[in-house]
Amino acid sequence: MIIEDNIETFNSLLKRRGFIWGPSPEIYGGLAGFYSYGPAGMALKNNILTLFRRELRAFGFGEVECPTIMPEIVWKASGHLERFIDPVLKCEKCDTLVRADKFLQESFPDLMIDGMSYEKMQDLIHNNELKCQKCDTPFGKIEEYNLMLKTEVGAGNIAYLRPETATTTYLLFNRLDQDTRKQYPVKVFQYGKAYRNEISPRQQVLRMRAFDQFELQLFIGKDQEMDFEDYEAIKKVKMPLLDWRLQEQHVDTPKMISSEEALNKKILKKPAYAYCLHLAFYLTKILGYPDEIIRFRQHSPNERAHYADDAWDLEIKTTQFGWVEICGVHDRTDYDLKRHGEFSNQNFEISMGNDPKKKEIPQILEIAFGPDRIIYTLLECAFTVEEAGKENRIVLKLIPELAPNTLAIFPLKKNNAQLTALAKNIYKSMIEARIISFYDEKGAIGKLYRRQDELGTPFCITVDHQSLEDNTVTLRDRDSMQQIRLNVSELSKHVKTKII
RNA sequence: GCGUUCGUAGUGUAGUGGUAGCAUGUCGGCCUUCCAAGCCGGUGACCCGGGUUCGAUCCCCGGCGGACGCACCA
Repeated sequence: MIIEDNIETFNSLLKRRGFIWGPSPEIYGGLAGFYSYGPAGMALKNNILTLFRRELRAFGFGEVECPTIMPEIVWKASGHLERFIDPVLKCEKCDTLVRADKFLQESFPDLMIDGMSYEKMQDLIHNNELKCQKCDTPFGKIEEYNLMLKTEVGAGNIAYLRPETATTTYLLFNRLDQDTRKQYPVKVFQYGKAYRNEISPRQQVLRMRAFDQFELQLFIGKDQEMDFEDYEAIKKVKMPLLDWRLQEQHVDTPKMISSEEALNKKILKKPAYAYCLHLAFYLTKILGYPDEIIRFRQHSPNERAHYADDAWDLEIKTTQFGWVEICGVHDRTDYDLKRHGEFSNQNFEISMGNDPKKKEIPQILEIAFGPDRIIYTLLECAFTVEEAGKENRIVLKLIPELAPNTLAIFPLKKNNAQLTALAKNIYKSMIEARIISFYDEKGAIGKLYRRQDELGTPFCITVDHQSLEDNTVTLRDRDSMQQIRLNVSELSKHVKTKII
């Protein structure tokens, strides 16, 4: 069979093998920006989450979970209500939609549009008779496009679905401060859904309207940011950094430099922030991405979010969509707690060092992963079509820990009751050893192997006639297709050493 | 959101104003001592709504969805 090594083959694999389905609900034609994960996709996602949770526990992070719906005041305080509502101009004739502020900035490069009130923008448009670029119809009124999904709770209380998990984590600060016994930095993360009403979602799960976030937060003192204990151990580690000044010179390949060097050259400002970049890099690397397709890209000052003092995106190079952000590292300063302190009348000014009189609002450093984007990019870079004998085969070269199945067990032939019985017994014992295993006998042995290759199963066991005599089986490696003979008693130990 | 274009079994496709063919998958059976073998049998589709028509999967209108371009992407 000829299998083409192209993106269409990959996209159909996602559907055929149960990784990603959608837009959901498919039987009703779908709603743009919403996707479902099938069993394989969900298994992969859970394996990623398990790996992350295990690592973060080791790094001293606690996990929290907050409601996905929060009252209006939260989003007033966070700034999202103001900044997530875009002023737009809709042409009455051709329905073209443009961002009012961006459109004005282009029309009047010398004026400071950012921060201008809608009324002033409106006047500017009216007085200068600005027109739609497509059909030359004069623009009318500025309308609001809200990127947050609005809802009502109880009898008419306005609330919004969270556009990020981070803000909901910050609302727990005083609880966390007590809970962690004021040991700074307070390290915490939250995994969960966030919602954004994208104008036109595209690129599959990369820009969904309901998506996952996995966000780490450090609540940290100003002094500690500059003198950060854990920084020492990682300061020599090189990372692929592409700062915004390089980008201005149209450079798009990162430089491998260490945190120490980046701080010396003023590319980075704070050791604690450098540590966050390192942590993001570490968590990305353990998922098995090859080095060449990872880079950190710094936001230029006008690209940054409203809360950020510094921001770097960790990006993965994809075939289908170019560089894709899977993680953003943000220096949110004291912006969030300052605002929530003001709006809630809480006092978040606390002593974070040895001097009880010196009080400050904690700084926040954030590492925000998008698990959906991890899943997509990981699958794309694991996807391989390679020669196998006369034909070729599709292999998902996921690291063993992440594969939906760790082990598959087959009888060499299914019309031999002894072979199938032994294979089923081995399957049972593997399940009992809690190795994620899969039994299959439907098809010739070659087909059984290929099915598992498409799912990324790292190991396949085949029970043959020799097995009936000496209790050994063949263990086949996914990538090399090489087989070794092992005694059944050694199986679980052997497999477990490979998946750690 | 606008423009162009497309929408047929699970997947990939052919085709038609008289309800559809191929490949592959999948299921059952036979066969098979290691990499998508073979044989037999089964399964399964025209995105949704309206219109024109005796009759629409095909033509027209609207919607939904995908791709590409523009805009948007804190």
